[in-house]
Amino acid sequence: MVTMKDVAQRAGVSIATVSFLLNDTKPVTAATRARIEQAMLDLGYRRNMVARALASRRTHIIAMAYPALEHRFGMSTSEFFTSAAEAARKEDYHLVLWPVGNDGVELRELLGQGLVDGVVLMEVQLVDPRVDVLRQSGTPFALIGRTTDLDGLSHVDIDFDATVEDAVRHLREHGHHELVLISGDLDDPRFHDYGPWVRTEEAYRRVVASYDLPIRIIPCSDTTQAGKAAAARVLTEYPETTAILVLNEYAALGVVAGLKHTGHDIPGDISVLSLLTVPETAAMADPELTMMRTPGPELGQLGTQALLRQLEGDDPLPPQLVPAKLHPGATVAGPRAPRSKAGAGRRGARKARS
Amino acid sequence: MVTMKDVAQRAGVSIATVSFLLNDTKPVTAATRARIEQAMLDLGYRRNMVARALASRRTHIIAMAYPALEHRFGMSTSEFFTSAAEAARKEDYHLVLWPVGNDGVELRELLGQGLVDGVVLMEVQLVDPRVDVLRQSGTPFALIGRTTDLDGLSHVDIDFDATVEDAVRHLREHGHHELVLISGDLDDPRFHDYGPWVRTEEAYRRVVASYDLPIRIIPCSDTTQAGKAAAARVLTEYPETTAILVLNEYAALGVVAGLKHTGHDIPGDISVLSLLTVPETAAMADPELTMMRTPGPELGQLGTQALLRQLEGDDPLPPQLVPAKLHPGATVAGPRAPRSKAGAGRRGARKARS
DNA sequence: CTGAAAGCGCTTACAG
DNA sequence: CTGAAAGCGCTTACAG
Repeated sequence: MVTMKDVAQRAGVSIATVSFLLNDTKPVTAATRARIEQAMLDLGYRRNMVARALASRRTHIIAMAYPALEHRFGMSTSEFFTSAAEAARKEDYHLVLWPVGNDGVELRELLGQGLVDGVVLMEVQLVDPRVDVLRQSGTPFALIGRTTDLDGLSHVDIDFDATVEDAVRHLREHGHHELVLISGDLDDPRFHDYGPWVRTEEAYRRVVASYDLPIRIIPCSDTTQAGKAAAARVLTEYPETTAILVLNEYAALGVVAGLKHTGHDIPGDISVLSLLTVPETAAMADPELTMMRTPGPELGQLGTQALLRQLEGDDPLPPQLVPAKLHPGATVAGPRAPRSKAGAGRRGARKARS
Repeated sequence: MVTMKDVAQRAGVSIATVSFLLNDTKPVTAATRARIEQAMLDLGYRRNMVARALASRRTHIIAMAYPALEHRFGMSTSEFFTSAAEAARKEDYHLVLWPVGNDGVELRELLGQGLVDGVVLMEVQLVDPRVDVLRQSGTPFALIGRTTDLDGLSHVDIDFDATVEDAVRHLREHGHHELVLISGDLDDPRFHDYGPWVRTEEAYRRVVASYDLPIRIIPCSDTTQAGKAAAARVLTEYPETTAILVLNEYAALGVVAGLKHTGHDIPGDISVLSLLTVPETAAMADPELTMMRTPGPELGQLGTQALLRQLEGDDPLPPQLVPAKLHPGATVAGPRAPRSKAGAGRRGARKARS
């Protein structure tokens, strides 16, 4: 292995000077620089990360911590991982993957090893013991997602309000005012207190109320089969519906399939707009789903950047809320027979949850 | 930070003894052990990985290298990542993610940093410059996938032969002998020389020939839309078909949708068997796909284990070929009107590729 | 602008 | 079974 000592020797300088040049921490004359650079080239020198880490107390490694047990991962998990890894590489950091339990025990264990400069925490819960562990440890960290209690924590998340607003506006612009949300099933223990579902449903209530439309929500779990069943419920409970928003992408596929199966034309009879969806899933529907595209890559990248800003002592990145953006597909069109807004309003929020 | 020195001091021993105990590299008397363990507990000592790495020349970090640019990732990418990360953690290793170009330049760069003890290489190409880089570097590595030239390289891969054999046998047992394979599109530059596609198609030719059945193959790219189109081709070119095997899972969804769209009952009129598929995708079809489940988790885990065996000096893991296992869904049944094998044979391989 | 030297927190011959 | 000491390959005050 070629060491800094070898380079220094060949260039006729001290290893300190080589280090200063490499880190750009002290000025070096052009002549010295040239000699050192030539020596590095000749010898094929590569700076040893481990030694650097030990001496500088900065490893240039960050961790992506994610829930080990829960397997609710949608298709965008690999987007998080890869976009975070690429963002890290760009700043000359490495990303390690840490599967950790939600109780924070493993996380504390891993932090103790002193391997990482900071942590990006995925799938943050509304109340999250891992956040407390991170706080106590003094390790810099950034969240993808949000706890309820968020004072000054560096975080990025989906902008659920803007996403739902844009989605509803899109349907309104097409002339719809008989809307239903096929939401998540918050009674499912796996998703109890699941931030994205809670926040999306809250946003929907707010937005729809602001339009003076009735709040109609059908809970539904995250499967295609459940989506089919939910579509059937919409048809019987709210037959006047002209447009359906679907929270979960797998459910959305089921909604489309179910409606088609019962002889409904999409978007001729009913429009479907899938919230929090990735293109791969949207392309599986027929017709292709109109969707709000989950900003997975952006979140992975921004979460990493937020952490790296802290580590590099740059201006901190303010909390970023990224809306899912509308990607037009072929499941939204104008309603066949528009109804008056007044007529819709009267039907009220009967059967809506809570 | 609590160091080994602190522990040694409190226990009244030298740091060497603490180290021997921790690494179990030399015997320590029960009394000494007890004192040291108590001291570690009292102080909350955690061994520093970085210092250990520098002194021992073993970082206990391995890398998962994957193609940075190509975005052919199916849903099982995160399965690779997470299963590999978990397998690594179990042996007290960390997994870093390395997005690297196919030319091996970035990989060489990263290896030079001396951060990792070994590399698991994903999405191995039939001819792969990254493998040469790894060979030259002297870093231990394991492949997920296979190069053409494989002398003694540690690798794991899907057992395409067994997978296709099982798939065809399953259809035969249901009484089918009018089969078509909707294969990959090897003319697509993204998939040119893509091992899984090449090997699956080869296996299919072999297996079907062994049954004395005609070789009927329709190329198709990896989208639902392409699957629909391919299904239409099957119907016009091989109207006698009673069962279709589909290489790509997204295409399989399109095949099902396309057949249903043209009024065919699945599996009543035609059976569909999806090769190399994950449950999430299978569940999106209606009826749910009968599939050969991609052994993503097994591959990630075995690839990591193969590498760790090398690193730990254990008996090397022999090359592992893991078949995709049959997961019955609802898209395979017996043919409505079985034809004689003789009748099928005569129609031959007209229009089949190459 | 450059260098000598201490030190990061461990492991590992070597000696006893 | 235990210890004193060198060394892993860097960074970083401190001095000049």
